[in-house]
Amino acid sequence: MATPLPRDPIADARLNWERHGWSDVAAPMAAITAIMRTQQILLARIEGVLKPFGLTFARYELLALLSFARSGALPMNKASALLQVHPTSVTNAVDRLQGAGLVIRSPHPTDGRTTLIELTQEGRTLAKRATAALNSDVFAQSGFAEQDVDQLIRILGTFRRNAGDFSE
Amino acid sequence: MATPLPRDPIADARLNWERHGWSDVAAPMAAITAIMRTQQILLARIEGVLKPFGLTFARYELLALLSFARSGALPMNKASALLQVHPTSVTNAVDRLQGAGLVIRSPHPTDGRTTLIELTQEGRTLAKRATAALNSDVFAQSGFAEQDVDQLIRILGTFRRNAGDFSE
DNA sequence: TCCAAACCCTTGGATGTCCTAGTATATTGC
DNA sequence: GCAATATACTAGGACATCCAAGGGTTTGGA
Repeated sequence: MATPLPRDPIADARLNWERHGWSDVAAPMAAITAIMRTQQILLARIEGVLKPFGLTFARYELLALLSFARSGALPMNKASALLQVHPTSVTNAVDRLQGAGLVIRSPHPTDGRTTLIELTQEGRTLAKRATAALNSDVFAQSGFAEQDVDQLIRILGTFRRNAGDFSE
Repeated sequence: MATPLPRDPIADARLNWERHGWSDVAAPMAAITAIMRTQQILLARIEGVLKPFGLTFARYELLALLSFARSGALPMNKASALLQVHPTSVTNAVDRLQGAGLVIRSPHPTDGRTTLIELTQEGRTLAKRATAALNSDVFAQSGFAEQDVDQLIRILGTFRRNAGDFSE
């Protein structure tokens, strides 16, 4: 992985698709494969930046979400919905964040089924610092041209809406 | 996740970024987050299609790669490089594919360090069937407009080249 | 020639994701 | 009011990914 390949493996896959008579779906196949690979690259960068803070991307996302909540607290099911991950993934993340003293679980005042996740002061501070690091080391150097960023937001926004992520 | 959210959570995150004075990186943040979420949606679709074949995406990718190799066999390190995943991930995938009788390990004829992965007849057949299913159920209904597919291929291709995936 | 460095693969451990199932609490409908 | 249904969270298991470390094989320079 250290050394670049001589040829683009996804472009090669597309050629293979075309050679096998699947030309009609070769382009979407290439686009989807490229999304998978790009996600992998971005995730690695993000995790690299977060590692010194003792955070993973999953835990960071939860911290960031809480830091934007007016009260600094959210029900777990709400977090699961907003982060669009499985409830058990939230349970897992909260377990670890709580172990690190960054959040605490507290009972919901009126609904006995619900558990609230609340930022500790330490968690709030760490979220701020981690966000600053991501902003400067990842987002400010995304490697996408400005126009392309807009294109991505538009294209993927439409896709996500069609996939049922949101109705708006 | 079953019910669409009333608002786009990524657009909301972008607003939060702007409100906190990080307007300069709000757009790339949104684009990157959208890529992460889109990958998640696509992966779920793909795995759903592959499940009846007893395959995961990781295993399918390896099978497909082998099916396009002229000899039907590849060294493990070559597969690792082309799929751009860690060597241990290939070991893991090969273990399971071999257990299912879809590939076999064989020693490299001249290099004692290297192990070749080879498709069995059964593996070749399954790869064909799985590809046909992905073509019709995922790639042919990607949900991306044709123009957008081209945009994605272009934008992400540039990104991957800059990230060091290939030199071409 | 021969040993150190480089390379290849595997094992073991840490994380994250999802699914299924189980327990507890709310809500709904009769 | 109470049973049936729905909702919320957690426990356990299957997979995948990466990293670190270890053992075997090659290669290359002294």
